[in-house]
Amino acid sequence: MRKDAQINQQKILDAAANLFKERAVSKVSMKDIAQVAGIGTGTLYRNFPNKSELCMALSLDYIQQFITGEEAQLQNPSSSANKQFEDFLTRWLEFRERRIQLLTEIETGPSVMSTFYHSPLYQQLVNLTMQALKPISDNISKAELKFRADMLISMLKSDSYAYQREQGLTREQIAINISHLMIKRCD
Amino acid sequence: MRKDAQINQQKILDAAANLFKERAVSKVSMKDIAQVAGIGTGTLYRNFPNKSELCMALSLDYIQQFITGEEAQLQNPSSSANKQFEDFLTRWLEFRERRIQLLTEIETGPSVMSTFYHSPLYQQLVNLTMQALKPISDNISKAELKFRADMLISMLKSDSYAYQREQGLTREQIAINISHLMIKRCD
DNA sequence: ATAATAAGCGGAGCATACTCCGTTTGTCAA
DNA sequence: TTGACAAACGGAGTATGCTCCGCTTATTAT
Repeated sequence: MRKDAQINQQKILDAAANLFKERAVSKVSMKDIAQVAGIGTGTLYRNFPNKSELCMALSLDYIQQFITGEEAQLQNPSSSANKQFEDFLTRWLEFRERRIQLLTEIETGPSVMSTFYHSPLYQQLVNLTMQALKPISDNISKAELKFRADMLISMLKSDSYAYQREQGLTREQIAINISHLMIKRCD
Repeated sequence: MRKDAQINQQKILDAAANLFKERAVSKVSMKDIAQVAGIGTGTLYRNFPNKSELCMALSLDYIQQFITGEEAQLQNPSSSANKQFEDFLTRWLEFRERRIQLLTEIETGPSVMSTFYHSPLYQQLVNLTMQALKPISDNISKAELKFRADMLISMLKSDSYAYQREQGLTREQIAINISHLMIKRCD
């Protein structure tokens, strides 16, 4: 990679980060970002094929950090499996609320499939979620565990979550309801 | 409503339906529709504030029909609760696959909240789903039942479902996995 | 029938995502 | 150092969703 290209990539990330601090992600256009970065739109798009990918790049560190932290937590369980899972959920929802604008862009952009589902990060997220689900899901195959991880992630995607919040549920209530649903339960 | 306005609305619906038969929904622009309908874009947008709403209008009958049919089925159960639920799921997925392009436009458009979640149709769909879930969900509050209906709908939304299919799961496998997850289960 | 009026029309125009391609520049072999 | 060239640049251009507003027309009261 040429040196100037590397510098431009950083300029883009900086410009985007600054603009996203100033106003809502949805209110920042790609042209705005190029302008503030002091580059042409062509250069912007060569570095990041669309807004979602740019947001993904900006979220990478945060998400990696979250995953690393949670993996540590799950390694040495400090409470019951159920409590452990509920806490995991709560922290995941907390994390998401903090970065909701970037995540919404990623999850609702026209390129969800490639940007979100096909990213290595999604795989990591699924792996983490599987680890969190395993202790509360006896006797299910790996394939089914993966399926449930996918479903859990899907349930908490921005649109669905926003709707639940709008309906009046708090983060905690949502975490509890999800727990009830996912935890192996006998009447 | 003025008579010419009513005629135009029909012209729009016809034009859209025809174009959507010719090529993919995503490959048809609002301008195309206006042109084929023989009206201005302003008129088009006065009738349908965005592409998602137009797709919703085109789906209304189909969905209504599905709901009505399922309500009948659920009224006189012909098999075990579990089987009943799995069959409901299968039919829902079948229905969705048949209309997937319209549904994708509705569920992934920028106006999901108003077009999808806040539509009376979503309420009906939730009610139906609650009816389907009730026999397999002992002892849960109405609020929690509604929550689970929301989650079920969310899990099967176009992005999430497309991903599962892409992963190699068949419609039947997905229905089974979902059933396992939703049906009250004891080890 | 006619005039007044509100309901509706249409398309120019705007914003934004994204592409294309002629020009420039960093890199590296000689 | 310099020449050659791939890599990268940048911005004009395109496509599309959507708005705005001056003009037209159906309706209705007289």
